[in-house]
Amino acid sequence: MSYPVFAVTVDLVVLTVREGELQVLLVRRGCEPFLDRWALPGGFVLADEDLATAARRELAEETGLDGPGGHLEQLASYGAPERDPRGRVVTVAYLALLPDLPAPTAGTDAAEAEWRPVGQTGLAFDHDRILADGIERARSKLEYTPLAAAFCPPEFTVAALRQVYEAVWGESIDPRNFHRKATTTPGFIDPTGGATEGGTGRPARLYRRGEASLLNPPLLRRRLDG
Amino acid sequence: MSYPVFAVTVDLVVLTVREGELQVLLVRRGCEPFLDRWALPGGFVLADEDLATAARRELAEETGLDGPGGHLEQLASYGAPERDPRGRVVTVAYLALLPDLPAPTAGTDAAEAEWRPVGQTGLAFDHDRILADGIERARSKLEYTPLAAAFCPPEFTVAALRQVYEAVWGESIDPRNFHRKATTTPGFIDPTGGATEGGTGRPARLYRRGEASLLNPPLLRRRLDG
DNA sequence: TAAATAGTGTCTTTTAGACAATATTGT
DNA sequence: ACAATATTGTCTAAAAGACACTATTTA
Repeated sequence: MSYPVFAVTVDLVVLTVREGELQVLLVRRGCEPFLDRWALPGGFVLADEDLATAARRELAEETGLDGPGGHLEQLASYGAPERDPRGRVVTVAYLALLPDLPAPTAGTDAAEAEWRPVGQTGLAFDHDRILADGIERARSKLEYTPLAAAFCPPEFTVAALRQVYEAVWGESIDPRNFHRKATTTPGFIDPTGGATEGGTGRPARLYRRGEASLLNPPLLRRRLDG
Repeated sequence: MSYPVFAVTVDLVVLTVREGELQVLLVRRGCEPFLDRWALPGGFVLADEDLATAARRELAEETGLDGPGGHLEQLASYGAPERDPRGRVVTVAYLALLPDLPAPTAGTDAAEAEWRPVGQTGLAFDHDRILADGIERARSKLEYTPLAAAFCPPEFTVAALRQVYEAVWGESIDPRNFHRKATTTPGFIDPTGGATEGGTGRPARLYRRGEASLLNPPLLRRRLDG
């Protein structure tokens, strides 16, 4: 049986919350096509490599980190015939949520790597679309899962968790109602016993991510319409 | 730049509600590998074809229908190195939700095609896993979207819609509370003005699918735990 | 008439959302 | 004491869930 030949890549939508806003990791391309244009980090899947393995490898190469505390999941695949001028390339996009890190390490393929606010467009290939899909996935997942904690360091305060929601959803949330919701939803966050110190105001208790995989009931964002 | 060579397929998780239960369309393989084993319908993506186009083409070939009333969305991609003995094959799985149809038309590649209850395992390749992922996606989507109507003919009763939920979730729902929820959630279903006739009991009003893409508030299934 | 299914109303409990009040720190 | 942030409590409105009751058909 004969069939068409493809190349397969993984591309990463790596999101974090920095300076109170949702930001994405972009690299400036160091080779053709789209030389010098901003793009999502990514690369070819190797000959003997699983898709998730390739995604983890690229994440480690581009960010210099693959430690715990973050989250990586498959997002979607994109395979329009003309999406890559080099030929038929299908890309499997992954979504990574990470705590705010010092600074991205430029990988071997990328001339530069930078965090940018997610509003940016004009990316290489069909990466504008992939980025938009990743942002929408992240926004939805915060409603139904405890994944907001993936944007936080291992121990965090309720206020820090709330600021993640505010940054990702782009809307403000009542701190008092959020506190009650976060602390009473089973499996969402667990107290460590510790507290912050040195800041202004009353010290805040520290929490770590709970074991639940689904928030029940969910934490719904306000919708403009159904 | 050199890179590994892949083949790309699409596989379909085609679900419907028949005889009060959730069923999936399976085909008996007519060629190697996994000759005579049950599998999800699917096939290779053609040289100049988009992924979604390939999925729609396979759906039409296998079911003999691509008319309106159903739903087709990308599910996930699977690319473990050993998943296909013929070599490196990445498959992009799609999920289709269809109303109960007369009977599947056997496609050219498949010796037989049959509806089967979704409990079935022992499928070819990694199709057990893909099927499980598709079922879970369908169950989740019924909570947050009006997609249950994709399992119904163009005009349907509230009771028929409720029976879809009961079949997909495998739990019974109070008909009176469901009626209120379905008819008062904006954009869920719209009355056609018609009604059933000929059955026993009071005739039921007919509805068609509403224009909303998201149910707000959602219709949550009962959870055993968070 | 009875049986069957469709649809409405009512009550209770849970949750969201607004927001007052209290608690605990640094200056 | 005052400013700042954390945390708890109170009230109201929306929604879910249990379930009595009414409506409209066929047999």
